[in-house]
Amino acid sequence: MTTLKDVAKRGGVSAKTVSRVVNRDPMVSDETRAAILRLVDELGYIPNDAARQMRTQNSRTVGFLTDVIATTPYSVDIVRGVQEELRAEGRTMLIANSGGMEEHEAEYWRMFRAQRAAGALYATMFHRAVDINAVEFTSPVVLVNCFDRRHRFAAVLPDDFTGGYTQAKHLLDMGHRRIGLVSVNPILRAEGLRRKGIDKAHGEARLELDDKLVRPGMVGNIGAERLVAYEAALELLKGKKRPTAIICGHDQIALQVMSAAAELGLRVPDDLSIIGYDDQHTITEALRPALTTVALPYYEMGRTATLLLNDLIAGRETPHQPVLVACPLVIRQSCRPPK
Amino acid sequence: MTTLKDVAKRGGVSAKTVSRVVNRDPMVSDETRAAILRLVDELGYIPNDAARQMRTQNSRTVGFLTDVIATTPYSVDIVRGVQEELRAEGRTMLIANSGGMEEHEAEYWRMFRAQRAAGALYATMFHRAVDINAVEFTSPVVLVNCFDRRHRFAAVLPDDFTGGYTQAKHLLDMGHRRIGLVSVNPILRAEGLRRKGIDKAHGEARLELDDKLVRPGMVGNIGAERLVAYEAALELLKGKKRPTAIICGHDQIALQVMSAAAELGLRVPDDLSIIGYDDQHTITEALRPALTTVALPYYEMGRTATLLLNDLIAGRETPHQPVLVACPLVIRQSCRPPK
DNA sequence: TTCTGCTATGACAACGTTGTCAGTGGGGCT
DNA sequence: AGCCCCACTGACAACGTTGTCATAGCAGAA
Repeated sequence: MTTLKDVAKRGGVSAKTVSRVVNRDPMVSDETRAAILRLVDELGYIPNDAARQMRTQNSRTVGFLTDVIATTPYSVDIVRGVQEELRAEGRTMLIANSGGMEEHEAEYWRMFRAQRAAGALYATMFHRAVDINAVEFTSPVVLVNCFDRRHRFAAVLPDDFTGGYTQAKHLLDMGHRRIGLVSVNPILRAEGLRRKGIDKAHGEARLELDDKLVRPGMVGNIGAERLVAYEAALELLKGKKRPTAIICGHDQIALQVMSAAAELGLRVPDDLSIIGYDDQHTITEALRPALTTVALPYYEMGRTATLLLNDLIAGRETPHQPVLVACPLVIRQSCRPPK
Repeated sequence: MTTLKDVAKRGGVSAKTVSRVVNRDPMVSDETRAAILRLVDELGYIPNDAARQMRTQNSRTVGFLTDVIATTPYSVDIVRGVQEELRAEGRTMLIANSGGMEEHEAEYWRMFRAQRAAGALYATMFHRAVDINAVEFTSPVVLVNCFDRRHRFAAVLPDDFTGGYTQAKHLLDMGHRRIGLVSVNPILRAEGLRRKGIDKAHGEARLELDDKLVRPGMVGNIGAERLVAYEAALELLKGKKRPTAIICGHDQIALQVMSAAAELGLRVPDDLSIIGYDDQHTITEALRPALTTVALPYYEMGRTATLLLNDLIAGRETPHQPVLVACPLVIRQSCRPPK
């Protein structure tokens, strides 16, 4: 592999001069620069990051550790967002997936440390509390989609409260007065937050969400969740005073609710309006009628978290509170005013 | 950050001895080893990979470059598979996503080279031909889900031919005689391969696929695809001699076909059997009836590709032909014998 | 002319690790 | 006793890069 010295020798200059050219130091005459650049190109010289890192004692790589994020398809958009911002800063991303296993997690923190990563991101599949055990890791860490119980780390979170509010308001504004809720897993923080938002929207319309029309659409502990939205929706829709609209905890739940409606011969959106959450395109855009939903802005969250991490690495001032990212409404065909 | 020398000084030994302990060199007395290990733990010493890499001239990192893989949710399972095998070998993964843009791709190959990655994987969203332009990169490369027109690189591919055969055979074995096909994008290699498999299964049953029952479910160039399966399915199902079963190019297409069936008042699987491809859990497991499908073994492909890469890096013998990974049938509730 | 100040360049060391080779000391053999 | 062998340890250099400092050359000022 070509080194600085190889280029220097061929160019009849010192290694330092080549280094200057490569690092755009202006203290080089134009002729020398041109000659060296030509040689760099000709020999295909690419600086060795390891050597650079050793000498300068600072690394351009950032670690990205996730729990089981790979299994929740659209959250990979976080990765895209992260990447976008890292590229802008010329950083490289070291990625690792713990599969939720503590021992792997420790191993990866160690790896990041061995690589002397300048910082790290820790992202989870669902919005929840975590206990980060990164004793081995001393660079800045930003949490994505989760928060630290002890507030030791910066965090970027979706604004679930406003998201829930948005779902309910969209339906209430259309004139729905009897709305059902098939929620996300009650063990998730998102559940409580969204419910508060839904309640607020109802309050503003001088209504109240009927608790008989509320069911969890997913139950079970992290890693052992079960979808039960189909059965929940059947119950809600078979009741005598069935809702004219159903708010869903996520798009998969909406898919099940739609299946249940089909099973009962109800047409969407004519007989029943359905609104999802997440905006998982594989579902929302493929489904007919296409699903109206509130988007979980994974891409934005990835970007925001990375900007925050950049600030922390650079030692700039950062907010002390978790940063909330808005969840915008995406209107498609699954909602309309009640008959 | 603690270094070898720090540990050595505290332990009253030379740096080399600490190095030996850390690298499990047996040429160290048991007492020394124990003492040093205690110190390593106490000081939280973690060897600097950059320095190691410089000294030993070999890197434990592997690059992973993808096109737009992040947007096709389940293909992230490739990442999981890759990671699993890399972890077993103690390697680290450097990840990058080109978004399909050539200029970014070149940049990332350069980054991998700057990191002196021991090898790289290149994965695409769809099974297709690619032109890899990695002049800058000289370590081994393995392609995943794509193949090189000029056969310069090893590749791991899904066995689409057998997958198509499996889909058709499952329906034919149940007694279906009139089968429709809403296929993947015809520009993909998968399309032709699967069709051949479907035809073979029909041949074995002394039948022929009726071309009037064949429609693409997705059209448009890479990056600008459009789902048209809903409309295609409506056409097929409105025809006078409608099929009793439909083979779908992927699960999203199946979702649209199911929506079309619901629209026409047909019940699945009673009036119509539907079989998908990919096994995207968000769809296949959430849908009611749950979708029978043929799994695209992304996880397996990731693992296989990484094993292949390990072999290449180690200079071991590897197959000259692309390695095919089987696509297993996953039976759920969307297929049954015709009435 | 000599000195000052500036531009352009190079010599050298150091980052943290490990391969090479050269000890050092103790036990067993003749 | 004298020798060798072996287990263990350490000194030193080198990997490729860049920060520090020194120096050479030249233009302009005194």
